Amino acid sequence: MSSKTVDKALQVLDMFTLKHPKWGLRELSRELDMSHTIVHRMLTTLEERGYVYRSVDTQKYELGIKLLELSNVVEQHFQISEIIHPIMHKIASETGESVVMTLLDNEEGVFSKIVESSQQVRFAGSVGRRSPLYIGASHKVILCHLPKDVQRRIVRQGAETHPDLVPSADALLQRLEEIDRNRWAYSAGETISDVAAVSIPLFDYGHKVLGSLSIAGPSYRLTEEVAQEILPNLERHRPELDSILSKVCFPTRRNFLLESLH
Amino acid sequence: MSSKTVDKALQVLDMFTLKHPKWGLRELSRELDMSHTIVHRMLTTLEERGYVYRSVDTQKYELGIKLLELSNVVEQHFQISEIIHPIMHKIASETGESVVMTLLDNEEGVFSKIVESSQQVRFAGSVGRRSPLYIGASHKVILCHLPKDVQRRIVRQGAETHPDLVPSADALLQRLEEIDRNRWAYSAGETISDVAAVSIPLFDYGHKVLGSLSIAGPSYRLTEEVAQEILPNLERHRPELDSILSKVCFPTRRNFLLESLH
DNA sequence: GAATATTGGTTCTATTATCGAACCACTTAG
DNA sequence: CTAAGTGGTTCGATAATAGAACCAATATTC
Repeated sequence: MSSKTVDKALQVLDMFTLKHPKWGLRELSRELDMSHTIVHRMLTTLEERGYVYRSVDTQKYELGIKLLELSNVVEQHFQISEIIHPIMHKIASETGESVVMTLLDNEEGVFSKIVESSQQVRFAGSVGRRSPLYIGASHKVILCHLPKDVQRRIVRQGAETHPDLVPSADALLQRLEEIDRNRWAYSAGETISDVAAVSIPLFDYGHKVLGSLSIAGPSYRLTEEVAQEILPNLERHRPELDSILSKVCFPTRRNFLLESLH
Repeated sequence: MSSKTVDKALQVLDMFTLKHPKWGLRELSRELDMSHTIVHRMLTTLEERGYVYRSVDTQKYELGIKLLELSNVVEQHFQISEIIHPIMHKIASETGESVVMTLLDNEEGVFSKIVESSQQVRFAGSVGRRSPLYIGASHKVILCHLPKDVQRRIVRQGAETHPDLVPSADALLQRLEEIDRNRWAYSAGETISDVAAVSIPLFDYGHKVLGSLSIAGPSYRLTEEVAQEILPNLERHRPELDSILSKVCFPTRRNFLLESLH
């Protein structure tokens, strides 16, 4: 059993996103459909521990410095700065494009690390960005390695909520099978317009998908032909990345996903 | 009034540090002096929302990916990657040493951003590291701009808890006055052995200290003479940094500190 | 290999912390 | 001046929490 009170506090915390990083008390309580009293209590508690603070000039609540601290513990554990970052950097300099690491979390993909290329025109997406698994190469390459039942459910959701991006559920399922066979994916202009990406999946001991590694750049430069040429730059580093991620994966939440089948 | 339940959950979260990033349930409950039932409830709640997960091989709890997401919101808001990072990068390439941004939080200094130099031997400290204000140039340069009462209290604490680092409270207070006059500080081997640093304070609209900016490198290379020479590289960028931080400072927690005086 | 002491996890009820309507004091808009 | 915002507070009915006692499973001990 989980704590309802704490869950509410986390709901509050979850409202602070890139798109909406500042909230007024009443505004937030309306959005969450909670009494402003309780939101106020949650915020003061979070504030006392540095997770949140109230800006004096805007009079609104924002995320606090404490989160930088905690995220660093995660990064360190992930060995991102020590091992993964250098690898991504190497690929970026070899190909001249940005490199993105995506991780599977719950039923979504999260951009967890981005190394930008040095070119003037480059992919400069934002870390922490989270989107459904049916959009973009980096996400589809993950989706196609999940159990068929989950695939179908997510694709169906996609067809319902984003008919513009997923015009046909069946076509997407076929595409996923194709990606599965190839072990890599290419897409252009799906997550962000004018941005294309090539992606390979990353595995846990060679079994389950943990995420993906992608090279991303402007569509006009990163055509499907170019993508195929630079694919080996990604593949080359897969063994290392797999073995690191195997040790520091986030299996539990993925298990939630898998368990949800029965 | 703040929520006791939520506060307990945050206490749990706060236990995951760089030094101790993995916890067993019982181990954690003992350390926190809480019933294991409640710690368990907190952890499951945190787990459901991705703040924490339980590793399958170690059977221990660790911080989850959600925190990367939230920290990115903070970083974005701070405009670290957009504005501050380039400035720090410039200083690093000008001086050939690492550059560190420290922020005042509660009564401690937190390394909030580090740009490493490209030299083989370089300062490569860890972001998120938190230490008392009486240790190191980056922290003392903050401390000396706090109200005299606070200074005295913190220095006294330092003399009690770390007599090795603060042999004489009076000597340190004098040193702080000196730093205050100079508007910069130099230290060697205090926070980390063999590492020296030059620091300047960063202000909120020219009034209150928000943090500091430092150049850090190996003591043998970054002597006090060298430090003085490269000081202008820091000073040059102060106006920009001050104006950015003024807009995105974390005043509330600092106010806690100031209010605690009366 | 039986005994012991861990581990993570669950159940149940007396107790306690939480919730939310109603309430400030203050600012802004009309 | 009124009306409708804002953030913040109070207090009693109520619902969620705490924690002892309980598993089942694994490690450790002898």
